[in-house]
Amino acid sequence: MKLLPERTVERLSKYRRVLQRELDNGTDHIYSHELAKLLHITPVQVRRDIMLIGHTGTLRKGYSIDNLIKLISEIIDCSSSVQNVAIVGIGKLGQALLDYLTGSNTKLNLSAVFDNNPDKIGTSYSGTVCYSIENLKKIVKREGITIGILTVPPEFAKEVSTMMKDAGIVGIINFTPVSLKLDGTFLEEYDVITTLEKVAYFSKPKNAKLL
Amino acid sequence: MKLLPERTVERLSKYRRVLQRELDNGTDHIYSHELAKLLHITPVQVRRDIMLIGHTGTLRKGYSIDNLIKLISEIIDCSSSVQNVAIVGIGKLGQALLDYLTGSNTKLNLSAVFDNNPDKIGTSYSGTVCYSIENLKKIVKREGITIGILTVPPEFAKEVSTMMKDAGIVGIINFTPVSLKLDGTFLEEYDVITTLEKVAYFSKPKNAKLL
DNA sequence: TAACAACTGTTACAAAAATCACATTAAAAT
DNA sequence: ATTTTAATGTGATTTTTGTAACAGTTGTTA
Repeated sequence: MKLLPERTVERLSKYRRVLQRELDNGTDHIYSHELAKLLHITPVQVRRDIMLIGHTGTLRKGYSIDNLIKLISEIIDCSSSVQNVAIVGIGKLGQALLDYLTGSNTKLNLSAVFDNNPDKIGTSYSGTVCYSIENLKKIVKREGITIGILTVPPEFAKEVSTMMKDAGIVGIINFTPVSLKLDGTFLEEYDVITTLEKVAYFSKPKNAKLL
Repeated sequence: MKLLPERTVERLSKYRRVLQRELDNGTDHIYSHELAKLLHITPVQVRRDIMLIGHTGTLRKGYSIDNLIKLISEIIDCSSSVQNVAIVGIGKLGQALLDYLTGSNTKLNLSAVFDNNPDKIGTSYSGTVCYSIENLKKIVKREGITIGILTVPPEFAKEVSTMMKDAGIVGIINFTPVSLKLDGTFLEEYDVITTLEKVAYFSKPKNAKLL
């Protein structure tokens, strides 16, 4: 299949989540406008996304929830090969994200946690043992980890991200405020302060972007 | 001034941060290509953003760092009125974000923290006292809080976000996986699992969006 | 002082994302 | 059976975002 737009992939993740809830409630079909309402978007956008992944609904009956979930899962999880995730830097943020991850029913598998604090190494976090960053390459290779969550202090961000790439990680979410660039790696930056300042700007009366 | 594009505002926040660092290092002017390099973007984009905020550099000398920081601050912080922030739900994620916030030199002022856990109410978190959610409206009005960070468990997301709006909060960052919609409020959603699944999708070999 | 190099500012263009408009069709109502 | 209604699927359009190209200007060098 052709590469999907980023925003579509994001929405697919959300579709799947709410669809699973509907399925658990015993619903078996859903209309585009119903799905749209659950996510506060437009029905057209839902239909277009579904069109893009090649699914087709039934006129006057809507989309089969079961089929849709299966298809989205094939696309995101790639069913064949599980993707293993590591959290690098298990401070407060790392631990908070860990909880989100283990609490959700995503198919991504948290395989390891890394830190350089001797007190943490060897400790178990929500059932996942913490390794020394020194062993990053070894463990990443052994566990077949491909995705990394980077939550180290900013001064280590660059160095550690390079280590992650060299170890074979191909997708990184960077939660440090340090801007990174790694060729051959899909990098997603998330900067809390920037987001907050953006919200501050757009919620000021004169910039009324208040939808 | 005309409303700025969202992406530009995001970049302004990042410009300011790295510019402050340069200033602290004793640099007083910077070229677009230097600033671009620090954030791994293109020089054109930097010049374009700076043009949009009405600043103008000096040919062959670049931009005055000091002036640029001042201008960006006027735009984002609106210097006149400080914007007060509250964190609603002080679990692990809330506490992690609190650290980011108090550790950064943003002009946004963290004024209060809320939770419904009796053990937490009255406790001080990084110098900010935790109030009961029952008193949200009262405290928000008293402290003049306009921005809220929502980090409650998903089952409370909708109810609490409505309370926040009713209390007078006009900008919310929603860290719960529950999609929200509040008229008259600028709402920014951040969904860790969705981001992670997006990274998983784009870092798969066949979807090689590896820049 | 003439030619060149380096950097800004901006217009024109391209790409990505969202929305509109409407053809199509299946079920329900008359 | 015919009309109406309610839904999907998609080409066309608009909006947002990013990039390219280059004119203009200032300092440097020959």
